[in-house]
Amino acid sequence: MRYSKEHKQETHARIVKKASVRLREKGAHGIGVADLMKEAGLTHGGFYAHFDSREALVIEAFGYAMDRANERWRKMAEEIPAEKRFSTIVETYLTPLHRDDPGHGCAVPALGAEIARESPKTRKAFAAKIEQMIEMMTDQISGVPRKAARKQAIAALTTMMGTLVLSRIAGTGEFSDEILASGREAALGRTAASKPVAKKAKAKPN
Amino acid sequence: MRYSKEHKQETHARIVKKASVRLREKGAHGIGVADLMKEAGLTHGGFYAHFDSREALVIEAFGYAMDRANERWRKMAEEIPAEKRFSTIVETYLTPLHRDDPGHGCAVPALGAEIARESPKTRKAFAAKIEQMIEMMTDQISGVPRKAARKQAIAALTTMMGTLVLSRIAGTGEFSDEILASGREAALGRTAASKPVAKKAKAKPN
DNA sequence: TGTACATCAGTGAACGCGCGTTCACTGATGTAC
DNA sequence: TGTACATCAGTGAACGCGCGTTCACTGATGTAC
Repeated sequence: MRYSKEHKQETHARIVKKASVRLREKGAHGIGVADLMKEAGLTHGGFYAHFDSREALVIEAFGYAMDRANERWRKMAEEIPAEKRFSTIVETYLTPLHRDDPGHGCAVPALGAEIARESPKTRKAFAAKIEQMIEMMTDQISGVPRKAARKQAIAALTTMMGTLVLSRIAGTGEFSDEILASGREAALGRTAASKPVAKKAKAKPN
Repeated sequence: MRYSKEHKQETHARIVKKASVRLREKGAHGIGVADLMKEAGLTHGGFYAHFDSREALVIEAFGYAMDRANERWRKMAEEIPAEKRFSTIVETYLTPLHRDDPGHGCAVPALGAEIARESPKTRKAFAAKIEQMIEMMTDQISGVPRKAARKQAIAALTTMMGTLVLSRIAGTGEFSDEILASGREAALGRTAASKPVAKKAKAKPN
């Protein structure tokens, strides 16, 4: 065989990409190395030419999903006015479409709880991506000091992913839609209707 | 052997109780039948005299954890004035203590995402317990129409469990504490400072 | 009251299976001459 | 330019291991007589 120089990287990237979908769908332990390789059109034996271990792939696949998500939100934000960015992200996130397609959705509600139990190495890799996502979200909040915006970004993200998890447990019916709607209102309520976050966190610029 | 009539029920309850701790700690697939039985001081062979399958135990253990939590919150609520109930629950929930001890904490952040991927039977059993928890939480919100209280209860619960998941990914340091604090403020902000929830959901009694 | 038998919660060996990982091998292509 | 060799991404059999589940058995105690 011996392919061109870029071939291995391309294959590697393809494995990561396909794995990131299936892992979000099935969970961090829900699908095996052999099936993951089959997704990429390969056999399991070649796996260790690309990754040190299954865990290494999980880390890469999660990082890939998070990077793509951050990119996507940033690009989407560029194309809309500043004051609508935050609410657009929240509204796009908390839809039945996202709820019903975990494989192509946010990796945090899909894998977060499992990841928190993984090795420190894996957990820290996740934490770093979460931090990036918080920064991205903070950048989309206009009209408040950065410190307050960051608080609001964190609160919005926790509400968003928590809402998605609960709504997925509830399935796809009325109850699930109700959860989605409540989460949407809560995450948005902090900007649109009632400007600042809460109690004594309102003034204090910086 | 042949123990007294209640003996089997007691053993059964002990397995469920111990399992509910370990499953929350290690995840729905993170610990095996043999280890779970060892926790209860038994050998694995006797497992199927108590449960149809491993999955059946997972359902029972989760239900047990949720029932205990609901009981505990209700009892705690009884002993404090109505207007402080909601905030006390939120503040007790979003502590480093709870974050650092998943085994004795809320089962939703620990097992929710995994459960959403389980069989419909398991998922529905979970959904029913979630509904109960929402009702319990709704009962602790005073001064707003029930419909608005329910919305707020759902929003608070999603924020609470989402915050716990994120803070656990972040570990136990500053970043993690920051997430906890942001979640606390957000979940409380909807009552204390800015009374109603948001937009057009304020009036409309019932 | 005393004895023989039935019960059944719990034991521990064994089962089949799928998993992550290893390894000897393949064969198309780049490189050295 | 043509030929021999080296490379190494990918193959597929095999490994050891742990898992959920099954099953023949045990033995203390309840029950029938």
